[in-house]
Amino acid sequence: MIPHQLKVFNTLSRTKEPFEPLHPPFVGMYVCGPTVYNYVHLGNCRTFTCFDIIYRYLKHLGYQVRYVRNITDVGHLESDADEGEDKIAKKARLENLEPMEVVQRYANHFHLVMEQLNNLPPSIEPQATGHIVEQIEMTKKIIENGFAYQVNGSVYFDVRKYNLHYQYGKLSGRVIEELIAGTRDLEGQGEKRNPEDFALWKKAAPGHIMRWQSPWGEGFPGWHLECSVMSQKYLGQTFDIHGGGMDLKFPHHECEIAQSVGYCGKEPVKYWLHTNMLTVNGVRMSKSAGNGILPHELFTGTHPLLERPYSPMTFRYAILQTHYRSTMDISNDALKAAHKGYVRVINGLRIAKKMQYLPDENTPVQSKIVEEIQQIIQNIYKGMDDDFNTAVALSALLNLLKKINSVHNGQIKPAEIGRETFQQMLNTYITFVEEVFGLRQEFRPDIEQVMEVLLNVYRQAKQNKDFGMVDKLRAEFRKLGVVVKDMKDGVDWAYEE
RNA sequence: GGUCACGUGGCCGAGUGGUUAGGCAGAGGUCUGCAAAACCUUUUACAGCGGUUCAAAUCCGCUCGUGACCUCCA
Repeated sequence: MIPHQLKVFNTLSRTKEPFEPLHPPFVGMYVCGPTVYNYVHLGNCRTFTCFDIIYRYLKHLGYQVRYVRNITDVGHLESDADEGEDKIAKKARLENLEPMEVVQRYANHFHLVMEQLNNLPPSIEPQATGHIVEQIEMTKKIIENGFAYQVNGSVYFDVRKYNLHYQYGKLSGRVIEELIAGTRDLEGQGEKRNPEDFALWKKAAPGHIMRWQSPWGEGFPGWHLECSVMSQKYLGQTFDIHGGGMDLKFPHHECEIAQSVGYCGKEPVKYWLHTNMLTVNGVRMSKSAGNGILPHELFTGTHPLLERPYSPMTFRYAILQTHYRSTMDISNDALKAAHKGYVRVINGLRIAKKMQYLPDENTPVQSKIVEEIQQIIQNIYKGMDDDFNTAVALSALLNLLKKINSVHNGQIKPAEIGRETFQQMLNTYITFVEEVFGLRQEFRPDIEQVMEVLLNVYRQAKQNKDFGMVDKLRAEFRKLGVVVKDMKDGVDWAYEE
């Protein structure tokens, strides 16, 4: 394993901490996945893409990562009030579908989008409804431990009692007294002893379509509980990384901690990582705000705010240009710039993959250039090691691309940097573009062979100084989105930006 | 109201005590039959006002502005 001083920003401490896994070389990472009652929007996609890059980098460093990302398919209520309806059940009722039909439809869509964005599938993708038994068991234990109580077939977590022994609110920087003061509304609490309590298990009303048998009667598990159960089941009572959007810090993650600690007395997570929000014209993209842009609207350019389509990789590139803890704003200018940058990187990838080292006894090694390249490579790692700062790493990668292009067009001879640096330069570039950043070519790969044939015609025309034909060929290529480039010692081509 | 962020050049977006972020756009150059691409060079910055310091865009204070969370949301 390469020695690296990876640092991660831990929401718990609000500082960057050295990343030291509990059981190296193994790393356990849990990320809160989507509640599949609707299409995921771009804001959701950003978070999952950020964690995909984190997952990829950890693997690149040699860690054996078990990446668990759940699918929530029950328990997520429309509101925290007792009468709040389950989101899945509501959608099922509205569209006249089986709840599992709703789940399947949106889970399929989610997986399709993840694939389009080139996000790797997680190691385990557990669903809440597949872990009802475990959720009942955890609830029983929490009651036994005295941190939950049963009322009319429902079970609630007793936040005030928990807070006598532990600190509820430490993740989101909240003090329970303020929470209590802030929730002093005159509406009936219903069954809860206190408004800040939350449901572990809810009794199913007569018409409720999602219901399971439990020691407290027929009902369904509360939101929050599935993440505690499933993270513990697959990663252990304490694991390394828990991630999610920062909107989940409170109450979701706060409740998760309380449940896990209330269950076994152990802190569930060593490092909490939270991604920042995606905004549209400065306003957070959210389902409730109604400003959500769906992935296919971006990819096809059909959203009213978009001037043209932007591909999945363009969006991924834009994500890479922003640090995960900063807000990211969507705009046409930003996306257009990202598209150009992306094409540049991919054209570089093609070049890097076919570039060959040329030994030359008469050319001395230029140590200054070698040092520059070594420094750039270090900067890529320095960026990623600094809390996964992809913006810094990507800028360094573009500097590396300049060197690659310089070698490609003959301004630097391969022998001037030596075989070792030459290979290291190409390997680093290819590895980071494909494996770590997860950027891939979005064009048809078989075009490569076709281009070779066509370029022979072009070369011939040039040789014959038939410039009329040359210009005509260029124009034809351009129609197909390809530009021909006359190099000093040959002919090459690239995708038009 | 409470808590917490942020305000960087035409646009996006890093950095955070002294040394070029990067991309897009603009300008000049090299290369080229002409181009394109690539490469090289280059213009426009750190909201405002004070303070600390040899030195601040970077730390501190105030002012103005924007946003997030406190309710379901990645």
